[in-house]
Amino acid sequence: MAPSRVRSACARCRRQKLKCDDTRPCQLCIRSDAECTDVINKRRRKNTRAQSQSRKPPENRPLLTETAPSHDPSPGLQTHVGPGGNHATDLVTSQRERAHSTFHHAQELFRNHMTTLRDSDAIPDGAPANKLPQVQGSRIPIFDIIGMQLPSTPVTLALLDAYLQANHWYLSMFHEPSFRARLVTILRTEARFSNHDTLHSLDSQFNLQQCKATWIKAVEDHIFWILKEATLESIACAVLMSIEYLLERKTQLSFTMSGLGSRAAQAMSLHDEATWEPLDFIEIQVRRRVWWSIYMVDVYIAQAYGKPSVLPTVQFNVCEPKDLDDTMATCPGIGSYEVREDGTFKPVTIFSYNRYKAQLYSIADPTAHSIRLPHIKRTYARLLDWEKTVPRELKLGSFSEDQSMIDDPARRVFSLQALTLQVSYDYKHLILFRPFLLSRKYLSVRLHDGPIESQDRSDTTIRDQLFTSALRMSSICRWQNILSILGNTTSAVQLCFQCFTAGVVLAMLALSELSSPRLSECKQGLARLIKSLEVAGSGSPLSRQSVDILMEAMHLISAEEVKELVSRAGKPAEDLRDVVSDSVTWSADSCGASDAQHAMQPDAVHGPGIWAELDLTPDESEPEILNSISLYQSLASLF
DNA sequence: TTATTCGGAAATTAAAAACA
DNA sequence: GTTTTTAATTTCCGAATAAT
Repeated sequence: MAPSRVRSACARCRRQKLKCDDTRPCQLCIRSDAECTDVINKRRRKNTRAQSQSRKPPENRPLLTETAPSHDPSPGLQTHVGPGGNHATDLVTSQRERAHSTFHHAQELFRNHMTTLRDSDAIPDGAPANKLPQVQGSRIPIFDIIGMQLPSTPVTLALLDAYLQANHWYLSMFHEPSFRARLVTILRTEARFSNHDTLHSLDSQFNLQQCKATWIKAVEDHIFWILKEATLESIACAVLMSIEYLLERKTQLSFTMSGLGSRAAQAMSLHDEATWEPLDFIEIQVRRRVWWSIYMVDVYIAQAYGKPSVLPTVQFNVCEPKDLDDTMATCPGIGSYEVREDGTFKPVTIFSYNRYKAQLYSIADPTAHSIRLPHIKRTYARLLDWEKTVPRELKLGSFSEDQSMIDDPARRVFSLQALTLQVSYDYKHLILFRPFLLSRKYLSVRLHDGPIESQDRSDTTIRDQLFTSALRMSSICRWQNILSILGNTTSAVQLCFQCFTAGVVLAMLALSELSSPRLSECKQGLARLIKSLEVAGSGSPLSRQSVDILMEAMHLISAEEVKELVSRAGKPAEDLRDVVSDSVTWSADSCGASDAQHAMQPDAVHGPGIWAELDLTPDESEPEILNSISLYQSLASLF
């Protein structure tokens, strides 16, 4: 008898080698007023046998099989018992292709000599200086840290709820229960420092707009403090600020801020799980969540700007986040299963969206700043494959269009996710083929190599796909109910920009085939996109400006159409679907007229010589196509 | 007086080996 | 397939040490 041991000691008890208990928070943590967090016991599996059988090195793909066993680098005094066998393989596998810093080598140097490296914070990649906030007992008032007071407890909690509702389904960067627990602790201790009079006055006249400005100011004032030590919080902060700046028309800042976040993530080796020290299960999942958030933000913003992104240029090794207790909800009425990266089948939960989105992002990896046509075709094929894996819960078609208010909260989240996922998917197509938008010749390239008979859509051209994707994006207009809910969430910025992109693509396609029967579809699609932007944008500057530009584009199309009709009126009727073979492309035409600076890039890319060669050399010798045209540049050539 | 640190014994458990 | 063995990994005792 005497079952005196607990299944799992909490983090603190474990660290201090104390007797824990099964309650959470445990008695000892309660006594010392400490945070009581759980720890996952990952008993390491040993792979002694397969010494020569080194696992195949992972490709660029981040989707790996299992969590790599971590050999903890930081404490540096792990005793390596056992006859060297497995340790050697471990090192080989984990060291593979990674570039190492000088400091890392220094660590390896001392690794087997039981020496702890101290004071290395001045060395790049060195261990950060002793963390000051670790000091127990001495609590610092919130005001001293962030230069402002938190709103009263009910207001703060209400704000948290609002945030969770609006953003957590879309941008998941923490674990709700632990976050809430920490917040409550802070709020409780904070109550000691703030007098109740101010609390009451704050509560009654709480001004959201004013507070928002104050908060942003507070973050900006402390941004260096926040970034000084790279933590998950600093990355999350960078992500949120990046999005906020996008909303506030500070797009440059947004771009820079996401870069800061990306760098912070790299600084703490968030991109390689193998380097993480042993962490509890929740912490690991949260790290993965944050990693994928910053990764996706980085990729997205880079694509939107047409600039190289910070993160995907390095290989990374982070598994997809698993479900935690805050994301177990499933979609009522549908019960699909999701194939996880370890091959198991699990029910689709509200977190599945993030995994699918992560996969989508890593498919359309813009690692290659310059892309070759075969690569694009391969990426395209993978996109199509990905689409087939999407479960019904995340397909927009599963949700009715006129359901005035989506009753069930989980169902509501799924509908939002389905819509944004579909739009993101179609947007990926647009991004993928964006470099070809300005070339008539390339728009007619077929997307499927090989035998025609086997594939049903085998003669789809780039133009067709662009057209289809953009039109499908415009169809979201039918789900007005979902759109209007989306308008109040973080995803609105992204959605608006994606719609805008679709609009620009449609406009350019329309202008390039004024006499085609598709023209009217293009115009209708544009109209739907404008409508969607109005609904989902809820008056944000981004949506307003997008709407204006797209409106103008429609006028332009109409004007060009009229000109075209007039010019054709006198001539004998000819085949409407004329083959494009002029030496001077449409884009070069209009670029010549517009600003020289903007014209420079497309000209360099679409020089007639290069393009002529392209068709004939579909192999490795094919010239590279620069993928750095931002939407704005495409736009400049439109007018 | 109370809290923290830590060597190391004992307990636990996953994987490997032995057995049926 | 089940049981036993092995070895890695965890809990936490208890003595030393530090903080209050």
